[in-house]
Amino acid sequence: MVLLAIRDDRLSLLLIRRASEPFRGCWALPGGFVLERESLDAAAARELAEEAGVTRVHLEPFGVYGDPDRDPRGRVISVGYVALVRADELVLQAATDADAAAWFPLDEPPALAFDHPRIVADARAHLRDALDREPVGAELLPESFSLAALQRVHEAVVGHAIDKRNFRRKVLAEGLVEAIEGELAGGAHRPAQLYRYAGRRGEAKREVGR
Amino acid sequence: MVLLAIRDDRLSLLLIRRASEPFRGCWALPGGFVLERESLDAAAARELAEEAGVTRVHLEPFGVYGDPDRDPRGRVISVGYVALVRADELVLQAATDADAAAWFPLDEPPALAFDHPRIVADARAHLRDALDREPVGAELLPESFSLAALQRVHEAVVGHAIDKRNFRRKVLAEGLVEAIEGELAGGAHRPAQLYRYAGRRGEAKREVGR
DNA sequence: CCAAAAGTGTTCGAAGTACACCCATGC
DNA sequence: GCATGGGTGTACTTCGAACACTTTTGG
Repeated sequence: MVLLAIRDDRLSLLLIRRASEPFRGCWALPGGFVLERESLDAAAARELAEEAGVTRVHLEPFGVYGDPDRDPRGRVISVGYVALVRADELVLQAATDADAAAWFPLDEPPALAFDHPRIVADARAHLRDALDREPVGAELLPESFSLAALQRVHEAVVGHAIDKRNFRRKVLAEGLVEAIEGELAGGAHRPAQLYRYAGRRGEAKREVGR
Repeated sequence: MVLLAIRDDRLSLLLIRRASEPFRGCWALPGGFVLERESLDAAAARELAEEAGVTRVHLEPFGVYGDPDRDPRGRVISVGYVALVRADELVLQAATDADAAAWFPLDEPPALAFDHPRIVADARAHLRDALDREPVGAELLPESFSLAALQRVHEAVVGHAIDKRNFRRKVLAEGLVEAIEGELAGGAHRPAQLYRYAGRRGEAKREVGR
């Protein structure tokens, strides 16, 4: 599970410090096993609820990892999921030792156990592809947010700076986002207009083929 | 395994007629089980060699299917692979009963067993996305081919007609394809210039799982 | 008044889309 | 000579990229 949330304005990744061999002391992705009568999506949702105490999340599978030697303990086939959660809905559970779990910026992850570096890279690539198909920001930001915050999310996903004017024009033209009453006074500077995701995005969408 | 090849100028799909319950008599995708010490890619390649007698193929995973009720006999988790093979390299093996396997046009598949309709749809969507990232045609067509043949492949994948002039300009501008000596005299009409795929361009290639 | 972030338009090139006619061949 | 598919160019639109200054606030 590649569990992402915005922390301190950065897109960050939850990692678990391994308490036992192999890779003892290394950081690793959270995860777990699928139960006997459980779909993969349900397993991912259950794990997520256990680890992070969240239920309303965007969960999407992006790859399968089945090399027979990827886990020295034996054969494990993993399905990678990206989970986008709102920081304000996040409650790390008691089950997860406080000092055994930590957030890292997605762009600067620490050394990871197993084939997890590759899994993180794949997750990011998947997210990049999904960025202009799905309201990624809606899953990560609170109900109302400034366009600057949304832009930071997009920049973290694509990995480079985006021109402010181009970005604003684009998201507003898409109609995914709309201004709402209220401003966000954040500090020693001009307060920002607040926005929210507009109702269903089916409006401006045209169907192609069948 | 969604095994595709060009048959009679159409992009076609290999299906197996089920000999036993459940879904006896229905058409289904070919496939098999992963061995104990085998990667998923290796399993797919092995199955493909057994079913179709081909080894040089483009094989790519595109999805995982793990609903606990997808197979009434018990829990089966499947990884979907698209395989693109050249018709001239294809040899259906003795292992595959001649009348138990058949090709169907990808656009008009018959009723399928299990959740296979969805898998086929996903494979097609995946292929559509991959179309301008990867030399899909190179895997399906013989060494040399006419641009019209390549265009038919693309049209089958995207599901609608493409303007001839725009298509030719685009593939030639990309430099993926180059004219070679020779023409293809095909019938009661002007013979077509032959082309082949040019040496790899520095295209960023991305895989979905391993 | 200064620092810090918010907000705002125009121009350019690239890429895609629409569209109609002549060409070479076998019969 | 005619039917069949092969081959070619131009205009328009759309999208993304580059680019700099003014505004509002807190300190």
